[in-house]
Amino acid sequence: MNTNYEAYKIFCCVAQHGSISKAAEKLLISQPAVTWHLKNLENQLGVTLFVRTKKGATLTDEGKILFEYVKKGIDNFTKGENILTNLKNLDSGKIKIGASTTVSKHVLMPYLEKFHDQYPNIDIEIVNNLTETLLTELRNGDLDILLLNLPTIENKDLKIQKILEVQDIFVGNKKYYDLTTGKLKLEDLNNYPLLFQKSPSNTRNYLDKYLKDNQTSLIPKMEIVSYNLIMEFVKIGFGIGYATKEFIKDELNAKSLYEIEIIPKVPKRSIGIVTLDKSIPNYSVKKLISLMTEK
Amino acid sequence: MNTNYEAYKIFCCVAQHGSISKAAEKLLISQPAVTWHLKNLENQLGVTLFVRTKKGATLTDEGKILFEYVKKGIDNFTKGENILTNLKNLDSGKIKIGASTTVSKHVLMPYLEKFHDQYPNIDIEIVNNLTETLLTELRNGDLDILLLNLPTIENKDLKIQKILEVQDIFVGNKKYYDLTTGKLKLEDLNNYPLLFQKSPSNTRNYLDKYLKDNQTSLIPKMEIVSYNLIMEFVKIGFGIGYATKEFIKDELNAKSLYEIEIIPKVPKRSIGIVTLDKSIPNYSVKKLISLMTEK
DNA sequence: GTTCATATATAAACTCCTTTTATATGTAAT
DNA sequence: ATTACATATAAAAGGAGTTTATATATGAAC
Repeated sequence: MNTNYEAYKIFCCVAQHGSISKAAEKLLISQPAVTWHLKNLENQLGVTLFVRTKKGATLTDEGKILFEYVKKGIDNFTKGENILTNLKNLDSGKIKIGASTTVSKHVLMPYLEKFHDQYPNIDIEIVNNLTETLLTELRNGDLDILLLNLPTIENKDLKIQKILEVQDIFVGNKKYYDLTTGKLKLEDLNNYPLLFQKSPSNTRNYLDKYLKDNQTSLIPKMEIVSYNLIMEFVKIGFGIGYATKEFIKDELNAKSLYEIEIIPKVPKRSIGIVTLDKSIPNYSVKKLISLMTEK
Repeated sequence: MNTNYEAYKIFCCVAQHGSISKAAEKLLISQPAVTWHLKNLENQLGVTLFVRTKKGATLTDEGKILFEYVKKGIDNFTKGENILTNLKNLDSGKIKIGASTTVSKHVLMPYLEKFHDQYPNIDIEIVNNLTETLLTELRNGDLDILLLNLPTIENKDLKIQKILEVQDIFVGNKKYYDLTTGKLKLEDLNNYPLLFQKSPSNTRNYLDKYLKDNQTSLIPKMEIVSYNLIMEFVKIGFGIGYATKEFIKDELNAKSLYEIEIIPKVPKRSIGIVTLDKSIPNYSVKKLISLMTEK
């Protein structure tokens, strides 16, 4: 049975108003148009739906039964539409973000604070993991957006928007204060205990590439997975660590960490938003991205 | 938001097939028509519903959410349509019949037996009550159809179809055998104990009218509400009762009751189907009526 | 009873929504 | 490079749906 669903809109309106004329008024069409649709629907279904009297139109037994279901159906349509409206207005929605813990803390959080302030009803889920894992989850559609240290594997199915440049530096605590005055050469670092992040890690990769580009090899005394833990060890004087300057501003100001300038400087790197190129982000995601990329 | 519900049919089909072309095939329309509808729907909703790739079309986040509701909506439409089909095929349905106990037993039952045999899934409800009460319930829409002794108050909002003529007679048990040979005059009945139904009752009204038309007054010895009970009293010799010949065929054959012929005979009366004139009976009711009126 | 107001039905003409045809574009696979 | 496939676009064609005008029937009011 291939009924015209538009006709159900009219059927429902007539049923609720008990009148063809009133329904026509409500629907902003002429009374004969309503009559026409009803007759057409009745023919399609092979059932008389209304008893037409001069007082109006009332449902037959079969009409009453059909109405129950049509009403529910239309309510579903309407509910779906209302939810879409909410999503558009950012009155509801969900964003799943992938990022490293470091980036989450130092880059993502400030944006999310602002975003959540403006759109408190949007659910936000943050997944911390290795870059490779996050990319897989993004491609599976389990994540909407990643915030990563660039350059990442520039795959053509990804869309990348830089939002921030950061400077990697070497740091020590006050025990290494002497080193902060003059400029050390890279290979000189081998004279000190070094605390590096353990591979695999985006940051460690970047460090290794920088060393290789300068034909230098540094032997770390300790390799630790957690970037935060390294900073804690450095703070209590275990040695020299590798950090992102922008992420340890507080410690530098508080002089619990000191920058040890090295020649040549580590090239700046970027942090950016990674999304699937062809996907169409939902309204919440779009808004967050525009918030992070504006200006 | 005034969306075109026909477009939802197409939206749903594309979502389920993950392809505009395949949906076009299924829907027996051209691919550009589907493309057109989707774009139109997206404009109406102000939301992108599909990610179009060269591999097909997949739902966006918003599309997925809308689909949930649209699917449910369409399922309701379909369910309603299927139930209508069942009703048309008499695979389901309900009939509410009003009748006196006597008519129920002697007239309705044989028809219902046949009807139920053919359409075992139709629910049947029988309401026994006074004619006046039944008429009220019919007018309220609580009953679909009445089976009544005619003439009933011929109101213009009622449709009446005769299905049977019956003959009222006077009866006694074998004690009154003598009376069955010769023909009694009406007023002679006053010489015997009479058992009549108590007013108000359709049958008693008819009897009273008959008496009045013959300028006769009969004084009953007993007035009982239940027709059946009267027959029981008559059978054990309490006196002469007033009955419908067709309804006591068995007793007459078994000689537990004898007809006492009276001059003038009670005029024949009819039993008929009473429905609301302007109502449109449902499929089950239509079928039952046609079964009762055929031939 | 007659008139007025109201509700639905019908017919014909018209509008524009919907569909088709034809073509273009871009991607994946062979 | 070529073929196959999926969607997009434009213009033309067709018909579904709408309106206008009119008819019919009923209930209400006087």
